Amino acid sequence: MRLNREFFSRSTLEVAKDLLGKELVYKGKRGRITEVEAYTMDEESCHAFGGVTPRSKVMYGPPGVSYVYFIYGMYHCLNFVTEEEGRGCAVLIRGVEPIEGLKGNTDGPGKLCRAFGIDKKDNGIDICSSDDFYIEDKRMQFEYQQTKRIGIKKAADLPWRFVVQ
DNA sequence: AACAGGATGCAA
DNA sequence: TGCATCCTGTTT
Repeated sequence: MRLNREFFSRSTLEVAKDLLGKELVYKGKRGRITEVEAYTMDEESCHAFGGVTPRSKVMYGPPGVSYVYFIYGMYHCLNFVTEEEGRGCAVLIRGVEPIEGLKGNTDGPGKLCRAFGIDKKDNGIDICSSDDFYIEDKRMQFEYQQTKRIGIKKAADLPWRFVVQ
């Protein structure tokens, strides 16, 4: 069963936590989500902080849509939009465990996008209605840890990172 | 093990 | 100008 819009329309923290253990499917490749971070428009490390821009506009759109951005000249990072339309929030996928069709390291937001072949063309895709880009609900049991987010300077103290042990 | 710096494009 | 990164080399 695939995750639907209702799943993504909840609070970003809840969605982030609940994405752990689910299966990310992209063009036949599969990985189990092991690490995520939450970002909301109320907090200054978020790309949507300070309003709508060409880059951040998909974050203000409907939940359950991909937000892919380019960073540091050579990497892409994958997010999924959360909460109700009009709120600029998303969950960053930071790590997956390979299940099928993935080559190379998938630990780290830049590396996992490289392994999946995800880039700017995948920005703004509705993963609740796509046939080759979606998340499958696997009700797995596991322990997870909640920690501070990685690699940011602003709002660095918020414990909005979730990692499977 | 910890740190420094380079590669590199683009949002703001 | 600085970044929601990663890799490689150099110093403890």
